[in-house]
Amino acid sequence: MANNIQNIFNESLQDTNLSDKQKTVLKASLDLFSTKGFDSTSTKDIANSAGVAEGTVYQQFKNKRGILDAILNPFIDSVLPKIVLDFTDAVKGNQFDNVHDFLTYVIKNRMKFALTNQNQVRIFAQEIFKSNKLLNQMKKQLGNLLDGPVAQQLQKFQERGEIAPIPIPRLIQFLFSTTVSFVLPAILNQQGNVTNEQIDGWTEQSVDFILHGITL
Amino acid sequence: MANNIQNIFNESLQDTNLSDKQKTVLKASLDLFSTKGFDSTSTKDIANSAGVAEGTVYQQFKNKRGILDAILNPFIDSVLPKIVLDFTDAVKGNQFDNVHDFLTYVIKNRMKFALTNQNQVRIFAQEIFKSNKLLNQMKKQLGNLLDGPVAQQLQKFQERGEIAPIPIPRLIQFLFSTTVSFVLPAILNQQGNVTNEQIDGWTEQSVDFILHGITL
Amino acid sequence: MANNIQNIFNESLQDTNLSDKQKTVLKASLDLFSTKGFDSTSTKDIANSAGVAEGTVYQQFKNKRGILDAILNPFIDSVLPKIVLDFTDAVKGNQFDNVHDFLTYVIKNRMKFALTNQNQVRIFAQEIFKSNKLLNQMKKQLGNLLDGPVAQQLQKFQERGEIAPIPIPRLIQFLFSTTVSFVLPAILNQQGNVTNEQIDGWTEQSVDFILHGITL
Amino acid sequence: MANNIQNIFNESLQDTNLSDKQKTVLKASLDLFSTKGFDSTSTKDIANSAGVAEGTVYQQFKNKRGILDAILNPFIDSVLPKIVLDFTDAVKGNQFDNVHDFLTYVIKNRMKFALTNQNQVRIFAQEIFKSNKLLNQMKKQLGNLLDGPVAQQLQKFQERGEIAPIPIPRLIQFLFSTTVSFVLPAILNQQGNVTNEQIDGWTEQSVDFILHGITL
DNA sequence: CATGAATGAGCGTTCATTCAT
DNA sequence: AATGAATGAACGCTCATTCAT
Repeated sequence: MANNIQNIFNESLQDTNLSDKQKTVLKASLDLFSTKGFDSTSTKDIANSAGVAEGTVYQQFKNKRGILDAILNPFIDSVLPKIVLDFTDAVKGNQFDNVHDFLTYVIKNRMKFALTNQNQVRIFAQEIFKSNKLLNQMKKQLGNLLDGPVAQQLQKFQERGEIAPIPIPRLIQFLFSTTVSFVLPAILNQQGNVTNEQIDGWTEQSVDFILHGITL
Repeated sequence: MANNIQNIFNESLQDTNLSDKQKTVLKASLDLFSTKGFDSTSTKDIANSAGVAEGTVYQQFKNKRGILDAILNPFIDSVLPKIVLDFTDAVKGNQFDNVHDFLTYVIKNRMKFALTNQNQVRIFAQEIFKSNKLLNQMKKQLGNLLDGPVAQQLQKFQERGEIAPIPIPRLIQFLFSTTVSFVLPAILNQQGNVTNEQIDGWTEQSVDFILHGITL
Repeated sequence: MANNIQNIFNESLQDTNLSDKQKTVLKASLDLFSTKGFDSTSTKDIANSAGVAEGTVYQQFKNKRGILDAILNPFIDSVLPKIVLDFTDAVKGNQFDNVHDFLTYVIKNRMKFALTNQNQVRIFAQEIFKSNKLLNQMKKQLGNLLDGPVAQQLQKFQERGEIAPIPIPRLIQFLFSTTVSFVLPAILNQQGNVTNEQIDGWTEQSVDFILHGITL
Repeated sequence: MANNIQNIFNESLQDTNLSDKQKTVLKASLDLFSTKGFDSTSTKDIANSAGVAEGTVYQQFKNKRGILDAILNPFIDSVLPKIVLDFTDAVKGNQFDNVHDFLTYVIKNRMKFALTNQNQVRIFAQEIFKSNKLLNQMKKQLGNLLDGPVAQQLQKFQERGEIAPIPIPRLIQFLFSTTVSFVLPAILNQQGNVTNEQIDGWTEQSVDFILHGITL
């Protein structure tokens, strides 16, 4: 499953009918946008980084914004939902009969996803402050999440009395924020190489905190 | 205290030798940068919003970047530390003899601060992805925080056995992320009017979660 | 009167709040558009010709099209109507009691106008093929002409039996085309220096032809 | 004869060694140049309209200008002269023994030609303002006209005393301008469908005016 | 101090043209 | 012969910055 996640963006790249040069353009843009920001990256920067002429950039992409969309739209429309929906199978095949194992699975999964897609996450984080459209798209996706298998599993645990009767959206908010608190520093520092051991440690600490808080 | 926070930026404004017109420039820039982003705001935008000539902007600020610095530097160098140091007095005058009250105080305090300074926070959040300097400055400030009164108070509770033996930086990370999880959506949505009642509710839920997690 | 015509465009220039540099830009554009055509003239060309920086061009004019409008709009909205309406006074002060004198006056007048404003006419002629808006504006102005003093005077002559009962629009069409047949070659050849003697000769030949045709 | 005129351009097309695709390119260019103008028509527009790849356009035509030349050169070098020279036969076979019939024939003939070739005329009219070469070519052709059968016929009428002793070039100027005054509005309005009845009416009015002017 | 016209480097984008397939 | 991806010069235009008033 972890491998699947890692490949979702690349798969979605292969789905498109972009030439090799165009994919280089997209890769270069991903790098530049994520470090310098969209506005501070010139199309000349992109062309130089990709090793193509500036005109080539516009062969496939309508305009500079189009490159950003080609990066963010799959992220929003395809990658995120895929992640969310993939749980269906995971949950079916993998009967989580205790909260601890379930949280461990979900959190580790998401950490890997975020760290694998660091650049997109950075770009997304920068753009969401400027674009109401992006913000609304994310709200919608989060809404879907609340109807999805994660929410259903959490509810099941609640009904069994294994989780406190906190509203599901709030539960997800806490899961999310705790996860992010480990991942975001790495993303901000652009630490490319986070080991599986680190992720395992972070996951354990997250699950402990989420389950029991900070009191003894 | 709440009032103090609200005024810290304004106070730090008064400390500078900026003319009234220059302050208008700064206020206008604050608004524009926070909504449109630094790059997408032109000096003409600023001049128009501030009701001054474009040249006037350059009377006090060396360049456009200088305006951003004039907004973010006090935030980093003065506002943030002031907040941190103010605790000394607060803690002295206000003996927190249980964890619950302490967390309630700290969290409510910070929520108000973040919401009062929404615009700076928005600008800060956007820029920190692009500027290593900013990132390092924040790391330094967070380092100071770890030597400050909040950390000391937490350690005291730990020594008394009222808090689990989680490393202090990690404790602060959890406090921070939980708080942010309530505040950030409001900031993203640019909800100007968050009531005290809402903040009280958010604080309560945060403290409950931080103390006991999600299990019964 | 002839002097008036000569000055109408310049007057309309003075009415605007254009700086000296901007007027230079307009003059340069007038030259370049009229010889090379609008599309083949670059804003760099204009800036170089005007001796200003390219940015200066955009200080007063929203875009390149705006310069063309600043040249053509007065021509359509102000210069042409002014010419048409000025007849009122001319006719009042100048009782034309025979067709010959009237035509001589009208045709000489228009020839001078067209030759004085050669560049605008050239630009206008090029653009009218591409712009339906321009075409419609001219139709409207020609419509106004048919309600104006020239048409009235012609009708008076018709009622007196001094002119054949040809429909007024057709009469004006013949006046116009005959006049143009003398003026257009000069404009195409960009003959700047057409003498008053030439114009007098052209006028006489035009009036002769219009009155009697080519038969003996 | 009318049919001949209609086909002259097509005939001249057949003379060339253009493939079917290339002819489509030329047709498409004719349409686009005449409506949007040469400069505002991109080679991509042409390729799309013609349903070929952009590279194909350059198979037969050296460059974009080459397409314009392929449209205008036959118009100047072959179509116009052919029209002029065809009179030889026409005049031979058709003895014009009065001015009225001759003018009627000549004018109707030219009106049809201009209306049939509206698009070329539009392109020609736009380009002649920009290209001295084109202007000189036309001057040369008009010079030939003055040595041609029309001029000879007119001179014959003059010698017989049926036409006033106006210089032949001037006579032709009047014929031309009167004809144009009917045809140009239709061309500007891009009225594709001018009926033979309309042309007959226009011709009659033209001839009347040319012969007798506007007096009774 | 404040102004705003002037600047020119640099932006995003277009497009005529080339050339390997 | 036909293609269309690739090119890069040149375009229209923006904008941070300067400076004479």
